Amino acid sequence: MNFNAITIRDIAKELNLSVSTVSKALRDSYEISEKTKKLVIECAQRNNYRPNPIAQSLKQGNSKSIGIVVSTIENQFFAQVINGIESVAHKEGYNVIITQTHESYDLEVKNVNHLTSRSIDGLLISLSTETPDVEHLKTLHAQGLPMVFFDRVTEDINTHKVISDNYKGAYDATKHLIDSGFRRIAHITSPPNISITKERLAGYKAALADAGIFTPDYYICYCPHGGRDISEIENALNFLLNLKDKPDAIFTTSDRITTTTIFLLNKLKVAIPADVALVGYTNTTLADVLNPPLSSVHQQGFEIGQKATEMLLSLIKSKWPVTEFETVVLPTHLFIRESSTKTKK
Amino acid sequence: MNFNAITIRDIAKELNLSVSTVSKALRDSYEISEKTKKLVIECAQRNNYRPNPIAQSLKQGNSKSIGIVVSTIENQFFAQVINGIESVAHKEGYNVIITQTHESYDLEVKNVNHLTSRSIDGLLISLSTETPDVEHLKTLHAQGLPMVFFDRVTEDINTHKVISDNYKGAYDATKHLIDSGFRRIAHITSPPNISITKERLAGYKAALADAGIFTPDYYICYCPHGGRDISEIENALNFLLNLKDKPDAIFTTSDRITTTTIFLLNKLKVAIPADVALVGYTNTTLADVLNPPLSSVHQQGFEIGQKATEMLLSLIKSKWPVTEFETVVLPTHLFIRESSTKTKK
DNA sequence: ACTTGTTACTAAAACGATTGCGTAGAAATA
DNA sequence: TATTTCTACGCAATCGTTTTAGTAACAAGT
Repeated sequence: MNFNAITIRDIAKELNLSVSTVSKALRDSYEISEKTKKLVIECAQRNNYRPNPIAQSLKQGNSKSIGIVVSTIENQFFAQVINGIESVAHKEGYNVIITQTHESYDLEVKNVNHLTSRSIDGLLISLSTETPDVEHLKTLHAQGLPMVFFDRVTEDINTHKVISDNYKGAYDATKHLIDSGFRRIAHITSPPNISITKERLAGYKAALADAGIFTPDYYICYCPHGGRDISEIENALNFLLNLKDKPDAIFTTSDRITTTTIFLLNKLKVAIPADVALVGYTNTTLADVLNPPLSSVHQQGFEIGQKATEMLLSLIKSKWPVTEFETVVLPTHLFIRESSTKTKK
Repeated sequence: MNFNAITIRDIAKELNLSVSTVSKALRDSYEISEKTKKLVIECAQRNNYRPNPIAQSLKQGNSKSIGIVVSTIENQFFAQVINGIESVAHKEGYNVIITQTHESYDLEVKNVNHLTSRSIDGLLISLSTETPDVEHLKTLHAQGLPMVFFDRVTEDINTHKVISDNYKGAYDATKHLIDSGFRRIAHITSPPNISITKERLAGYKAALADAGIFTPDYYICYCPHGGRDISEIENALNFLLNLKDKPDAIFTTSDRITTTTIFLLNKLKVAIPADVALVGYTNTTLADVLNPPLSSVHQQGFEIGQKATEMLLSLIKSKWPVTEFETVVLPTHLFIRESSTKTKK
């Protein structure tokens, strides 16, 4: 099947012109007379000619496409980030290739290799929860592949980064729970190796410390796969709910963990917020309609995507090796709904 | 920035071999001695050589990538379809380029043009709600671009298609409402021009007819943009709830319409199902956790994506023009939850 | 000694578009 | 008329890889 067979050569043959004349005519070169240009353009349109982008890429040395690596697009946060990325990329004539790691390190490596072997001009990446190191990216970075990290970033590679103010988001959420009268506030979170976990954990701890509330370490539960498997959260909840100093509130990170927590609490007939209050990081548009309406820390997903893409494009377009890098931090917003409202028992 | 500069020519120079020898050695050709192969491979690895995929594409005449057009990946149904697509595509060495129409016809045309001008080997497309005709696809189809439709299909182009059993899904949902004792069953749906609307509408009507229930036409509300804007559903609900023969149940199609309906009914303090029962098409994983838990028609999104991709790849790989086309219909599943359970008032 | 075969390689032509350089012919200038 | 300057186009190289069509060098068969 050879789709789109018509080439610049076919036009040249049809009009008895040289290939270069046709090319130049189509690119509106001053070297070509108006008459010939008109002739060529008319012929091109009539034959529905489209320049072969692969040939153009080969000649020009770029592919006009950027690669994206996220954990999963089923997560609304990433879907929103991707929308932001596309909005900027398309405007600049770049298209995007989206890949998903499903939190797996292996898949992350495979996707990155696949993307680079498909020739991308730059990479936007949010690390997988299972990623232990970034050696697979360091080589590429050293070779000069422009990359920008967002959401889950690494300190081991010096480049542009875009993140939410995870510390403050967690601080605000925890403080809100404290202000609402909760004292035994547990935390279910992603693995401790990824950046968002550390930052949010720090915010959580700081809010508790600032309020002078002592919280035992076992109130902090890590989900090895970031909540990919329901059992991770089941285990955490079973543990927490069976403590003799059972928490009266839970602060969760990540969409998946948050929504699974509310699902499981409902299933276990644990009343929210009467038995346990809940505040979680999530970008789902359904927070209002959940049972109960979910208090949530919302991130500016779309804007994160936009900013990261702008930075990536600036790297791609830069004629000089860039050495000054920036980490942009976007604010989060706490939406208070019923799941964290203190009720009289 | 020239990333990944080392080419087959550099290796040839370094080893004092010809370019073709190096190429053949790397491709493990029988024409090259083991000694030379070893030499070349060692040199390639040492220099971290990667074949330039653009040059390969140009030579081989394919890009090993397929284009996807959906309305929005924020819709979990499409996210799941895409996961299915990727699972098959990546296994076969293809990567995917995802584009979104946000239900706009203009964007659909732009995306399709963009994809084809980026050289894709095939196209997977679910039509936008606003798409009035498929002229923009007919040309491409005529030129031989392999394409497979899924979800929202057209009769005007003869190719493979993969859809859910929309008729039966709607029939089952409506029948369930009837069986639960509801009689005045309204329908909020997408614009009448797209296939899923027609099919689901037919199922809805058939179930009512089979039960001998007369339903006025004004019980059927169309959302011009498939529920993209909240006002579309607000208008529909305002209209329905102010009727003197106000419906006692609503059947909604599409994720967006369904979740927005439950949001608005909650906001309007209309009790579900006491005042109005609700069954909707949705693939959200949160149906269980909504307030109230949402009865829903669930589609096999992942499987739709898989099947569509298998069919597309068979078209791409076919040496002969394919003339026999197939429409695969996958079953839907009705999950009964509280939103459609008859309660005593 | 002469054909025939095999091995292990190279030269060159693709793929399609772009571009620097060259040039025929016309027009302008000396 | 001779020379220079334009105009409008063509030639050929280029991007990096693959592939076809060779071809030396040597061995084996007749």
